[in-house]
This record gives sequence, C-alpha cells and structure tokens, in this order.
Amino acid sequence: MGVQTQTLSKGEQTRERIMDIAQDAVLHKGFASTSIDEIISEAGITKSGFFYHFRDKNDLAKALLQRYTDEEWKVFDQLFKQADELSEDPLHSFLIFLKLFADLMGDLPNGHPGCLIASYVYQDFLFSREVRDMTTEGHRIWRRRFRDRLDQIAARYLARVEVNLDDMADMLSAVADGAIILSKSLHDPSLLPRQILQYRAYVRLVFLGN
Amino acid sequence: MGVQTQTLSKGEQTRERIMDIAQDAVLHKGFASTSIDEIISEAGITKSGFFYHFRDKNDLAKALLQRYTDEEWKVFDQLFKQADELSEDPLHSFLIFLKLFADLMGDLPNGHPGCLIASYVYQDFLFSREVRDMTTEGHRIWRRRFRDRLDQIAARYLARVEVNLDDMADMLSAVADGAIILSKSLHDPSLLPRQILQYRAYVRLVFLGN
DNA sequence: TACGGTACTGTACCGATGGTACAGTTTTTG
DNA sequence: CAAAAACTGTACCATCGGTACAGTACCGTA
Repeated sequence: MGVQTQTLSKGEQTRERIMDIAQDAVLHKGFASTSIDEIISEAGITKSGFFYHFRDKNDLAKALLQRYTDEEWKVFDQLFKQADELSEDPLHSFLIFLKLFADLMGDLPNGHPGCLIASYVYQDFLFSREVRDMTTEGHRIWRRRFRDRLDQIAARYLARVEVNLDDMADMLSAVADGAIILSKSLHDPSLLPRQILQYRAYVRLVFLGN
Repeated sequence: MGVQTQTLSKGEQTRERIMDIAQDAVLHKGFASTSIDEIISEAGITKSGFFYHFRDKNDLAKALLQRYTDEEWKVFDQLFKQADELSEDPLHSFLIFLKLFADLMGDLPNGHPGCLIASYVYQDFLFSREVRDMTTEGHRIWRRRFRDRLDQIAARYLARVEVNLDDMADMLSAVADGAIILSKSLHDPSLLPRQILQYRAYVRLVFLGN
C-alpha cells in the first residue's frame, strides 16, 4: 500500500510479506478459507516460520486489522490536511476532502481491493472478542472524525433540512462500504468514486441548497 | 422468514430447514467456515441426508443465494405496490416506498441479519462462476428497478442539481449494504433504517429542494 | 572473532473438516 | 401395496489449524 520510509529488519520484512499475501487472500476468500499452508507457500517460508511471527491465526487476523486501520487513519489525515490547506471554510474543506477522496479511490489501478473491516464484520464469529471490538471501534472513530467536521460546518451554515449529524457522518462510511461491494460485484472500479461524489452532492444540498 | 402458503413435501421441508440453518451460519462466519457437520447436527439429519438434497457445498451456496434474491424481489414488489396505492405521483410514491422500507428494516427484532449477496461478494473466490454471476446480476436488477422509478420522477420533476440517475439508483443499494455492515458492527439495529431515511432526504432535496 | 539473539527450517504428529462413494433402510405418497 | 422419495450407516481420503521441539543459518555488536 504505502511507501516504506524507514528500513525494516529482515523479520519485519517477512512479517509484512506474510500480511500482504494474507490480506489479499482474505479479501477474496474470507478469513477461514485463507489457509496457512497457502500463505507460507506463496511467501516462501515454512509453517514454523509462520508461527514464529504469529501466535495463531487469530493473532494474524488482529495484526491485519490493526495495520489496515492504521493505514486508513494516515490516508484520511493526509486528505483532510490537504483539503484544509485549500480552504479555511469547514464546508468547502469537507467538499474538497470528498473530492480528493473520490479521486484517490478512482486512481486505484484495479479498483478498491475491499474493506477489511467490512470483511471481518461479515465473519464476526470467527474472531476473538478483542478483534470484533476493533471493528466496532474503527467505525466509531470514523463517525467521530466525520461528525467533527460536520459540527464545524453546522456552526457556520444553516442546514436546509433537519438532519442528524451522526447519521450524516455514518452515511459516508455506509456509502463507501456499500459502494466497495457494488464496485466489486459489478466489476466497475469507477462506481466507488462516483458514489462518494453522490454523498458530496448530498452534503452540498443540505448546507448550500445546490 | 416468510409465511408458508403452500404445503411443502417432507423433503422440501428438510431442504428449507437446512437452508435456514446454513444461511444463519453463513452470515455470521462466512461460507467456508460453515461446516456441513454443524448444519446436519443442528438439522438433526446425517451427512448422507445433506448430500441427498445438495450435490455439494457450492450447490448449497447457489440455492441459498437464489432463495435470498427471490425473497428480496418479493419484498420490494410488495413495498412498491403498497407505495403505489398510496400515491400516483412517482416521486411521492418513491418517498413512501423508502419510508416503508426503512420501517420494515427497523421492525426486524434483532436487526438485519446481514445481506447474503454482500457476504458472497467478500468471498467471491469460494464460489463457481455461476454463483458469482448471480451476485452481479442481483445488483444489476436492483439498479434497473430503482432507476426505473427515478426515470419516472425525472420526467415530471426538474432535478435541483445535475445527477446521474444510475448513480442515484446504485446509491440506495450502497447505502443499504453499507448500513447493514455499520448496524452490525456498531450493534445498533436502528442505524439501517436511519440511513435509508438519509437517502430519502437526498432524493427529496434533489427533486423537491427541501 | 566470539557471542547471543533473531529468524528461521525440519520432522513428526493430532483431531476436525469437507467431500466422496455406495449399499441399505425407512417413510411418504399416489 | 408398490414405487418413489427421503433418508441412514459405514468407510475412506486429503487438507487444515495447531502443537512440540530440536536444529541451524545469519547478523549485529562487544
């Protein structure tokens, strides 16, 4: 996903390679049918090597999810920062952010590979309580972040219709998660960015009326 | 799920029971980790009994998906019919439909159990080409049906902003699929109906401006 | 250059699972 | 009551997650 800035030790490199392979497989087959044998064969290591890095499969699941969410926050931080540099106004900054977000999703060469969190939610019984709580917390954080922006907007702009800002914040997560599914199912990578722009149009209509 | 109107033969009853148990498990653990042993033990039959009804596991997957989509069309047919009886105007009929849809989703006692199609999309490599094509086709049909309504609306109402009606149609599927995930993850059954109403607010704003 | 940790490999094993094959038996239905 | 439908019983196989543990190659540091 991202560009490595710091050099990784050999062990860390292998760990990352295992996780890259595993994540790709999990997003296509689900966690349960992603076999350890398959991962190690693709990574060119032995089973002992795998269990050197991860206590068990649930430990791998947890590490994958942690890395995924960390990466997501970084991306959103970056996009919000970029948007804030382009406009001081909270509404316009948010609209710019949404445009940047849509562009980023549209630039993915093979379309979005799938949201790991969503994948986990559809297999929640496979994971430990700890991992399940991580998906919940992930969605809560998204809500809080988007809600924070919407609060700033609502302080300056009068909404054209009565809206619950938590719902409006959640809607971005929902549209994105749902659009990823549709994008994959319909084999249309451009569907995801277009849906983000639909949400953008909604926000615009609510606060600007056009 | 639905009320049985016609009597089922004993074999059909068993088949339905197997599928009920399987669907529940699939939505919580994914298809791969839904074991046949677990299904038959809960259904009170033997493994041979299972394979009397289904050629193999993929055959079960296909039957589950077929039944699920058939049921969905019936529900939407019913809701559209109800809405059409309450208003002749395409926009108001659609808005009523969305309200009825939201209410129905809000009335599910334990929240929405999960969308089987979405679950399949996140495990597409597990299934035969035929089954994967069924998820694609399912989403295409939804698009066509909603798009059809939006076309009728656009013929009478001037949209306040430029919108692509296919995107707008897809957005309902996306919001619903995404909201189901959020609902499950945040353990909040009311999130799904609220998100449907968000979409409703968007449609209203686009065509009515309020 | 010796040392100690890091990062593995190799081998052997276990219980559970998905799936296949097929013969035999009970139950339902026309 | 006979045929078809709806199963049961048994045996078997490869794969999978996981455990246990001994051995080894490499790598930075004192």
